[in-house]
Amino acid sequence: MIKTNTRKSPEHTRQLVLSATLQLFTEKGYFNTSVRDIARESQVSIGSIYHHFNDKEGVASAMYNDLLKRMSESLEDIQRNNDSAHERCHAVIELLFKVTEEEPQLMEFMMYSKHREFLPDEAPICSAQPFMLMREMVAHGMETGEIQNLDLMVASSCLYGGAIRMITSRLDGIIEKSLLEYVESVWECSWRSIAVNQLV
Amino acid sequence: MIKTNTRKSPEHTRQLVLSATLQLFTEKGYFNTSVRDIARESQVSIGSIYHHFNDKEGVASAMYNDLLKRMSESLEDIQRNNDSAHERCHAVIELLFKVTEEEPQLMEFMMYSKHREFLPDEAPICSAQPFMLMREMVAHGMETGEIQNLDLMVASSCLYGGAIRMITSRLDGIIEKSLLEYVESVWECSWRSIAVNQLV
DNA sequence: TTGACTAGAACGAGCGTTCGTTCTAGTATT
DNA sequence: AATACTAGAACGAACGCTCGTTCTAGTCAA
Repeated sequence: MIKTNTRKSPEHTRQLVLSATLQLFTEKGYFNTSVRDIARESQVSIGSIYHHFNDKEGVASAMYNDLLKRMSESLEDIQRNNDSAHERCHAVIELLFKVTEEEPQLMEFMMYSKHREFLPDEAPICSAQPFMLMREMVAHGMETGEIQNLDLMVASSCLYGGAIRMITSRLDGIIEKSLLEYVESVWECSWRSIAVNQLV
Repeated sequence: MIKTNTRKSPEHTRQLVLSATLQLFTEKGYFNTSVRDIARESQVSIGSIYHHFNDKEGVASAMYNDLLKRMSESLEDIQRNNDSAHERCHAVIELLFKVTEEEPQLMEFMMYSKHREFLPDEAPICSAQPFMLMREMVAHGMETGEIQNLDLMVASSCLYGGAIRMITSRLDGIIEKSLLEYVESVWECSWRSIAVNQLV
């Protein structure tokens, strides 16, 4: 045996694998990444990977759920710390932009990866919890009278759609400056699109 | 030899292959579709496929460019037949919704398929011609004073973002009714988000 | 007859996965 | 303190299979 991963903890190994996997999947995609690639990049042996996750799909699935969970936690924080829909939704867009800048790979995976091609049993991303929380905030805004009484899908698509489009453009390299510089102007447009008319 | 594809024309064969491919790619994705699958579905032999397209990527590439071209032509029609940015952009959203309803597979492929995973040399979709035409319409609206003087990316993201989000939701099965029923309400929100203030 | 086209068997590379084994850290026994 | 034992983490060669692609033989229209 040439070298041995001096054992730390199962959790440590899992994290090694997951972070290498995120890196590789966002770089080359699921199908262009082999388990061997993951083993090489994470310095964890193939056998170990199969020991911790059952198969390649298990790795993808674990990673995906990790990311969704982290995202949901952030959104719940926002919900706790803000009362009005106006503040909450603004904070959401700021969060999404910040994550895009700080962890573009994470964002790319969540946005782009059409995970259903390799995780066919997962729900589509927009019925996943983070997006449901985002819609919930919009619904709350309708109740408090901040937001026009529209179809919920229409309202949340219009409110978040602009920001999401900015994110994908940024990830595709079409936008060169940091998204954080655009928060306020995107927010003004997005909010105006569905807010009840105030004095203009 | 058991049977022979009664020979029609090279163009006919190409179309058989491309339409089967669109079907398969949107159904199962590029990587879950083998050349054998395409041959079976299109009733064109493997040899023929390789004769007409050089390789699997060639099939994908031909199809992708076909779709972009058709989309561009529709957008140019819109540009020709409408003068104001207001009319043009409204027509664009209506077009996108209509295509989504009539040819969801086409839309799904263009929207979702992260084509860069298998067409790494193509530009990202949002710098492809259709999206450039869409941005051009927005720029035109700024010149005529219909649209606020915003950063071009911000303005077009906000104008089209809501509609695009509706499309992906529809494709994911989150929206059950035809998008055509939402055209006007989405349009009102989208346009309000970036139009210069008129009397409210 | 020629050359574009069709056909599908054959090929080899690379894949996900398995499995027999080794290694390590911790526990129980003395 | 020394030893024996155990659970499970780590290892990677090997397997079987599927894939994209090639190749040779055959077909048909001009």
